[in-house]
Amino acid sequence: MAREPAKRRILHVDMDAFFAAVAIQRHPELAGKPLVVGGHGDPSERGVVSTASYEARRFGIRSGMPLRTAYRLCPGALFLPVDYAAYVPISARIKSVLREITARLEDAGIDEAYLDISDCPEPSEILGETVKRRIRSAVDLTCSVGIAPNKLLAKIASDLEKPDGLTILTEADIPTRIFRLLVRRLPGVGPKTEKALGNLGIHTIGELAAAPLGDLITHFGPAHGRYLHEAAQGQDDSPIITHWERKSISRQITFQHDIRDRRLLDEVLSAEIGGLAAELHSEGLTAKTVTVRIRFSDFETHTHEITLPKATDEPQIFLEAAADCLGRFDFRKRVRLLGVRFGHLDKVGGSGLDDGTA
DNA sequence: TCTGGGGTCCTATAGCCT
DNA sequence: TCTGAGGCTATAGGACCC
Repeated sequence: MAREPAKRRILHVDMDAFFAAVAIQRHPELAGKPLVVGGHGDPSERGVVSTASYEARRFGIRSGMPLRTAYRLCPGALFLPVDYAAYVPISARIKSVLREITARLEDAGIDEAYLDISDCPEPSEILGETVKRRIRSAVDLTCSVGIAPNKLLAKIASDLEKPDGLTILTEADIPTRIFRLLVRRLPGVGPKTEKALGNLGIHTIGELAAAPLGDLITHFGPAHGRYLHEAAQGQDDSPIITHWERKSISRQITFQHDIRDRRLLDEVLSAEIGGLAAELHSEGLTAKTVTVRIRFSDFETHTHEITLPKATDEPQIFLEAAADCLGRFDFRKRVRLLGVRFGHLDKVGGSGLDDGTA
């Protein structure tokens, strides 16, 4: 029998309650207390939970939950603001430790990464322990690691034994360890898809794996239907993306109180554009589309977009386009959120031939 | 009392062109 | 000239992720 090619092995690292762990590092007296990091750190303001410490999770507090709700669940919890300036250097240090293990690394956000360890000679257990030990020694934080034949399973694996876990999954583990999990544990299944699947009587990944592909395509469309079908069987051949370019930049503000004042909207829009244009300029980029997004008091959200005649980094041109977009909304309801996005980014002096202008 | 901010990708639809 | 099938692009909305 011919020698088989080395089996693909993917390692997923996920830091444990990262934002809360960083806060505890800076203020050790907070250790062991229920801690909620989110918004401006004031639970009487609008904002959601970014990270809750494991002590806070015992009260039912979860990421994405409104701060006010978290406060109701645990009024004694400590509420802290999100502090990206504190996380970024620690995240960078962690990524550089991981790059010493392999350059085949995909940055998957501030607190996680995928590594393609197919070519590493060490057994998975040893590699997993090495990653955990080196991260702990570099930044004194714990993480959870999953190792599996693909990104999908590696991510599910890292989540199975949090915190400070190391989980190795093989194809043989799929029926025994994956099928009994709820569909929500699959990346790409959010609240909407979970509910739609529930309406079809599908609650576990095993039930999803047994569902006919045709039915899933009927209900979720060709792309998502096929994805669900394959993901439920643990199949995923998505590659490790070691480099990518930003496709858009945006800013949005949720007002503390819904507003009706058009002048205030104009002012906020102008400030957002100014900030975005400066960011665009500092990165040597131009944009060709401007999108304005409004969320009304009833949470209904609408967007209007303008494609500019040519890509630019001129604030005045963005401002005129955005004002044009803003004028298209129906302002009978009060406004909760105002956002702007610049899209179809290109390098200054770029081809100018992006999509379809040729 | 709900429901952030900064992103990506997918889908539906309308209009235009061949 | 009319009609329809497809392809392509722009636009709007939606779901999801960290």
